[in-house]
Amino acid sequence: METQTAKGHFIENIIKEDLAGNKNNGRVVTRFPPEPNGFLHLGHAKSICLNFKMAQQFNGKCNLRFDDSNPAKEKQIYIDSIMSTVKWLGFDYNTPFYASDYFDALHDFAVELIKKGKAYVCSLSAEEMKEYRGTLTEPGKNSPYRDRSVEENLDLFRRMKEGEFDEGEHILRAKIDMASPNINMRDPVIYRVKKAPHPRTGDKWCIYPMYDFTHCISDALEGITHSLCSLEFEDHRPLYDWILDNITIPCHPQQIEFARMNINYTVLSKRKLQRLISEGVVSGWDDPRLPTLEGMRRRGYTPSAIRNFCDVIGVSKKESRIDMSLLESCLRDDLNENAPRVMGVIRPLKVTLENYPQGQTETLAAMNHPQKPEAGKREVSFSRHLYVEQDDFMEDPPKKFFRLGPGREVRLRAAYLITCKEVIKNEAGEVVELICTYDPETRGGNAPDGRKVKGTIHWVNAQDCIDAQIRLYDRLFKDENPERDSQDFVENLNPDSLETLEHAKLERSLETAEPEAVYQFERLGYFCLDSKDSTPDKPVFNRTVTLRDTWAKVATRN
RNA sequence: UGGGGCGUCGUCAAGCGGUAAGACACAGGGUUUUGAUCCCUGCAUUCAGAGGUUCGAAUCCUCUCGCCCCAGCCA
Repeated sequence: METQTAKGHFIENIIKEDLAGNKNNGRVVTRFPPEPNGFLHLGHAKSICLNFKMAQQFNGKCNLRFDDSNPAKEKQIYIDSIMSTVKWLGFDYNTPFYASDYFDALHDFAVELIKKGKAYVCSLSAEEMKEYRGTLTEPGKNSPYRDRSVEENLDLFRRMKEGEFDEGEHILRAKIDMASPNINMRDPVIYRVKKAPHPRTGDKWCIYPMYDFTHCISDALEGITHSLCSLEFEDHRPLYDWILDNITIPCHPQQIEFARMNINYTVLSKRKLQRLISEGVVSGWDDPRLPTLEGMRRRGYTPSAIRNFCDVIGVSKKESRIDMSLLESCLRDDLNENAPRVMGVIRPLKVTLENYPQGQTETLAAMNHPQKPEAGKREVSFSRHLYVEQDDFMEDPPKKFFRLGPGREVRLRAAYLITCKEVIKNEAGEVVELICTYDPETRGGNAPDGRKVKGTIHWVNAQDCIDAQIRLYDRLFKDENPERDSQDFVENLNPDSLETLEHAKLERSLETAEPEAVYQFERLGYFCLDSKDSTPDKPVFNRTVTLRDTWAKVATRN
């Protein structure tokens, strides 16, 4: 369940203060402004949750707005994916907004700046621009075109719009201060010629506004009150404010910056994720090992777990590297509460109950959730031939191992106590079958004589089960910081991030499993049907996350 | 000695002059027909460092150190 953060983070506090001072007539309007040039990942989820939750908490609203001012990079498929992902995460927006819907207004504001002598058409080449810009420690120089007349600027800008010039020939710049210590204020470009069709406006435009010009005006046009963005835009805030202060617009949103998140053992940047995909390290944008929201969805992550995680990590201005274990903990919290329990054996070992009547089958009742009797019971079938987990048998077990071993008795979950009588091996010396006896007096799992068994293991009826492929996922990188020592992060990949097991044996009830429905395979972890590769003939289950395993910890310690 | 930002437990993170919340992780213990869940217990004499102000400082002042971001006609 979603935990409430008792205390507010700094953005929440700013909003509260604004509300207390009646700053925006009590309105709170935020926005999530992705550029549709890729798929959403966990980093975006933090922003989505922050923006939508601030709106929810203060009875305001949050717009989904596509920041689509660069047609060279943007595509409709990304727009569609982003919309569906935001909905899946659990947030409602009525109709999406698009910066491209403001292209006319943006153009008019640019003309206003020109008329006020606050913008000019510059005809320096890209290289010359770079030279004139100066460096971090040296001021820039004024462009020789800086003092063109308003008339000439208007004419040139009009001709840019009409397609008279090629890309790069002329650009429109704000006239601010070439000597500013803040490079963003050194006469930034606000419009450029780009002869590319736009996914939404088609061929209507051949000039497109730059981010700094587009974003603040889009915010103002939508009546955004709090424009939340990440830290790297801190240096852009003076420009954000300058533009709104120099055009005629009645609204001036407040930009507030927060730190983006990092998580260990993975990467969270479009560029790096893109590389993993293009180099074939993973199968695509929705590979279950990726921290993309589509990948996590396919893996079995629930929207609620992700929302809770975003809540728990907080919001601050400190750069962070969050433990993957925190994410997994949020996931397990949700899954433990909500996933029905079933039994599946992923590395089967045959068991024959020598004293169980040949040909007999019986049906046992198993709890769907031990902590929730109201979740009911299901039927599982039992016979003389079973499968148990290879890991649950040791020929020469240490004292603390309380599973199966020669002569040992264990409980089969929701069934009977069995005792291992004989171990059958193949020529290679591998254990291939266990001959056991069962105690007919222990149906359900308790011995009438009160004797205790330490171990309970899961099992499946060999004569009534389904065959499935299991995909075990592990962290994508070996090192908690994939880029440690500035080495190429791809060299740090975990070669065992995916282990595929064929012919796992699952209880029959899983036949009706639906993609995205997560089950707890008792004692193993949480699994869900793969939404892409599964077929009725050959079900494929993804391991969402393991159960916490203190035994594994003890075992590796010794 | 360009500008901007950040430094509180292994990791996040509260704290806003009155004497270090919480979560994850970790370590013990209890319950348990999942070695799961659940429940207890422990885990920063100290807040990047050094000075100073104050009866009192993580919180105020000064200096120092460290880390991140910025020189796209990307967002």
